[in-house]
Amino acid sequence: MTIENNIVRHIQKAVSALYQSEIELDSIVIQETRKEFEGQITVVTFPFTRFSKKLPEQTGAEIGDYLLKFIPEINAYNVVKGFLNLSVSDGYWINQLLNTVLSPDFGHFPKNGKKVMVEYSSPNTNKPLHLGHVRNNLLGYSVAKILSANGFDVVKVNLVNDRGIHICKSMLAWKLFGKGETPESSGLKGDHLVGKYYVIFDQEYKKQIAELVHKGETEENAKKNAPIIKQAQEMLLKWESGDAEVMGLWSMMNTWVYAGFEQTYDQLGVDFAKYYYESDTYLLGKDIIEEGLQKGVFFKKEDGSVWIDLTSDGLDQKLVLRADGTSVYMTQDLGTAQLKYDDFNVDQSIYVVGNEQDYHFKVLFLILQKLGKSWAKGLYHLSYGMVDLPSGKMKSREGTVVDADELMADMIHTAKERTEELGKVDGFSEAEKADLYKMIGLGALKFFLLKVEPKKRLLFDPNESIDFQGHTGPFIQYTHARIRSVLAKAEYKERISREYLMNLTTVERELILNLCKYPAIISMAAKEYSPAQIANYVFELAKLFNKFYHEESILKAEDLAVRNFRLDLSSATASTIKNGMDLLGIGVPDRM
RNA sequence: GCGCCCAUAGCUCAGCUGGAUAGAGCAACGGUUUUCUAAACCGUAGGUCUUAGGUUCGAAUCCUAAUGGGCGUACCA
Repeated sequence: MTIENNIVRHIQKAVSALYQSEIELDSIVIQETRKEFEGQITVVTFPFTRFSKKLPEQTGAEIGDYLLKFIPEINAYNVVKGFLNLSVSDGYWINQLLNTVLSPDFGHFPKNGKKVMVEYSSPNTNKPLHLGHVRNNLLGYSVAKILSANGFDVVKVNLVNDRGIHICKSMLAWKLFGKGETPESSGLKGDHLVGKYYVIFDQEYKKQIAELVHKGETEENAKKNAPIIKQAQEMLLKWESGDAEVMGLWSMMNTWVYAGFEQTYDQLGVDFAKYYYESDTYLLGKDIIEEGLQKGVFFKKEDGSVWIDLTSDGLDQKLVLRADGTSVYMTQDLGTAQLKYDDFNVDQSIYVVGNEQDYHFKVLFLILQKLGKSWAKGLYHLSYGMVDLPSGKMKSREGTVVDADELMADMIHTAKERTEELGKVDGFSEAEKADLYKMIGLGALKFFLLKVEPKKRLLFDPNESIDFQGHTGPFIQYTHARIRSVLAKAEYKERISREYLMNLTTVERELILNLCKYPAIISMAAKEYSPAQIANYVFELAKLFNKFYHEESILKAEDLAVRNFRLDLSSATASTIKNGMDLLGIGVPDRM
């Protein structure tokens, strides 16, 4: 039992003994003591005054006396207005460090027997990945790691949107203007090559619209009747009918794209247990439509289209099947949800998808509930904000995107320059240098994206490079390297100090307190699906260590016992940083 | 029009289920290295938490409205 739980229980008893009143455990508020006051744990005593019928100060003192008497670890208290500040003995904190924080399974929760699926990335195959996808990928990967650390069995899946009009646009433009260009012939990465023709299509399309408008067509008609869009639509129909030539072109270009994506995923460090392809799933869901009609959840209009009426839930009427019997997005998502459940039998399923689709998922989940799917309550849309440029939203068609591959390469290059300037790679082999630059460059990028709450939108200014100092990945990586360097000098292997009585300095105590918070942070991060919780925690921890490092000497501590203790404290900090960063998908070096 | 989300220092962001004088980083200014890595540390300055009501012993946090910004509201995905 943690000291906090112990305190809460004793407060309950204290209120009962002192004021003959019963109080709920939940209503007892405990928090960290603010730096300017003495103590580590603070009890808010305002709520107890209605039982004590006394002033907050007096109530606090009475409860303080009670706790002092019954909890041996508490050795002092002070009262400031309605706040009871408790001082816990240094012996307790030292014991926590040695027996809890330094234990091998610290921060790892036992298996909870639950299975969760995380669907993320989910790219379209008509263009390369950009910064928005990077945020998605990092979020999905990190959330999967966090859930796993919390004891879940995690299945990562990628639902690839490999069909549809947008892919046909790239295909058509390549066919018309590509002159047989291939990744091999041009040296272009496959996804970039296909993306190039997506842009070309759009340029040509706009040109044709302009011509038609010039000839007197309305804008709306021009958009509908431009020859190139008609051709793309025809191509889509041919694809759907299985036309051999179109299918051949489609699979060739998709193969290029997949090779490109693999490279990007690999560089980013993300992976998947299974890929789903929309070309396999887009016809699914029709049986669910039938099921819904029979259950009376859906209704059919005169023209044959199928709808659900969600007005009683404060939403609209929503189409689930077209009049011609073909699928819409919702149809296939209903089918795919069922497929994913049938495949893996998961307890929870998380969709990492941008907030522009909030409404879609609200409706999707509601429909599945109305259909009585037992697993519907385990569905969750991890909605995240768009990545904006100073100029506004990124648009692939208009080329105003921050390309994922380029950005990663830039970051690694900057890391190289920085590191060389600082002269920190003496004695590194070329391979070690390359690894280090990648670790730092991507560490900066990943931390930059993950430190922000997923829900919030994120501003990226390509003209201002991502920082390597301050609230950044490299700051934390540096702290880790610093610790490892000290430990290496001491030839530290494993826990070396014993339990003994000593007085902690303020920073030491703060550091231990911070380390003790780690498991709670991990579980909160899982509950909120928020890597940002971990990012900000690890930053605090690193900052605190640097303060400690600056104020106290580790290797040259006056007393051997103190030296050993500080080595243990440093080691515990290093592992916690490493583990926390690992949950973000960020590596930490031993030297930098 | 209707619905959802966001608004905290010049900039980028924290702030747990309501709790003490709202915190970091960057940028600015000043200081710290013969001592374990200065990608660091310390200090100064910077705030009517968008606004107005309400609930409460207590509100950046909860409720209502307004303002500003984003997104959605397709027989697109």
